[in-house]
Amino acid sequence: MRNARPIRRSFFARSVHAVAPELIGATLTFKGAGGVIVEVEAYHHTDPAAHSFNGRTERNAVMFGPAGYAYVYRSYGIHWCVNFVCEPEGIASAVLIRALAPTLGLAAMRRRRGVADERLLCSGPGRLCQALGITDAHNGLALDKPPFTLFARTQDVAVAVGPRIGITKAVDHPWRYGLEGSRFLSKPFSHTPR
DNA sequence: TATGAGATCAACT
DNA sequence: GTTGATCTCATAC
Repeated sequence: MRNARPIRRSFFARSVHAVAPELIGATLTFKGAGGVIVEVEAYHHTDPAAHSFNGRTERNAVMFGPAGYAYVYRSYGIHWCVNFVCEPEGIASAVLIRALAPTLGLAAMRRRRGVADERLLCSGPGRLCQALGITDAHNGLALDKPPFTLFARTQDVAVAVGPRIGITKAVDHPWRYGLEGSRFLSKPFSHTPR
């Protein structure tokens, strides 16, 4: 990637609603596998859909810590999902990473996922964690140190916005962000009529 | 293309 | 005992 600039932890110590759209187009790798972030969702602690909404628990403790760390939780008893903690420490907000366009370590990701189709490797929060090998063992790790690498996008991108997926509370908040037109979204964004 | 069930478990009521 | 920031496979249209 050309002129890629590493993302530092301070990048995340701001509003989730500012951080989330800026992550679209950034490059995430983990132990030599990864790709370009094409879909994220923002979860603020005042948001009933956020895990931190009802206060601190053992599971969500990392969300209450400083920004720039990974919060990994088990979803539906089966999958792992990874979030990036944002805001000043104690606010307990995070960005869910929902999809990547695979660029690095394709063979390893195919092996872990058990599928060959590039579009099925990282197009969903559970899928991308399986592809990268992220589990609860990585809960609480810093995002600016190995095994994570994060690079800011190197050019402007068109960011699509829409309601979040798979939740039953606060369903109307337009806090899902995606790379306009990407083939690797977990679901397409509906376009506003012209 | 669309809808539904099963997998599987921690948090919560 | 129920629910959920999911995914896959089967069956129906």
